[in-house]
Amino acid sequence: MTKTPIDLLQGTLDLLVLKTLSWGPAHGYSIAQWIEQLTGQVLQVGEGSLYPALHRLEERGWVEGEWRLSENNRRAKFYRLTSLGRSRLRTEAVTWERFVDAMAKVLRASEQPA
Amino acid sequence: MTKTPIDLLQGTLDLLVLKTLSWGPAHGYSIAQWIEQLTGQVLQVGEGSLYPALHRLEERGWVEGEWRLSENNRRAKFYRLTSLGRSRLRTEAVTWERFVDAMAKVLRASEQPA
DNA sequence: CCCGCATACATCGAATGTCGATGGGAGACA
DNA sequence: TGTCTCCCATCGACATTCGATGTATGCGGG
Repeated sequence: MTKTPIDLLQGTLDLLVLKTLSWGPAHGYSIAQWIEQLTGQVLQVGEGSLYPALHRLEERGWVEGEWRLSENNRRAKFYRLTSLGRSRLRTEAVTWERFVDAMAKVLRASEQPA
Repeated sequence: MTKTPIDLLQGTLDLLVLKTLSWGPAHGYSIAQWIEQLTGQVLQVGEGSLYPALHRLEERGWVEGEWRLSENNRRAKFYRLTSLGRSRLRTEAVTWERFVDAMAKVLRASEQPA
């Protein structure tokens, strides 16, 4: 039995995809699989979310796509991180950390502030 | 000098508000202030986000509003957590933790999975 | 040889929730 | 009286995710 999945929070998919691509080029289908596998199916990446995300990352110059053949001999679009994308990944990761910290400050507080 | 604020991720405001109200009843304006103060202005709660959130929480039975006078002698709607809201807060907090954990698994991974 | 399955990309409409702008009203204080 | 802060509220724009749906092709079993 797998744990119940959680809906993605808006804005986190880009970070997930950029991070995944930092390990090397990959096509959409495998990106989704890696994320689901790594999180024990807690995060699931629907195709209706993933492909728009990939296109938007490409449009912004953070990734570049190239048609190749997949490991299974199927036509697939491999994406790789650009240097712009690498820097974007860094800032998005930092922002995420800051956000998590800020949330924690509220969630761990036991009393209302003065 | 204050740190640059971060936009809220969609869905996190409800949790923030529920948690804030778990310290006791409060009106909208003060809820926003507490959150901003606790996070050192990292999270800022715009009124265009807060009031819709409050209304939606009330509609779902998680909070109840009552008109009273504020500490400054002004007309204000004080919200308090219902028992339904308290249980909702618990599940939302757990979900948030699970989400953060899942994100961390991807962000801390150094290599692609097998 | 054909059928079904997994792979792989893509698009669409619906739903949701945040943001910035805007507007009002009423107490406090000079 | 005028202005400040408090306090509520609504609006349209915007971005993103989701589920459904559609297409195509390689692979392996019967």
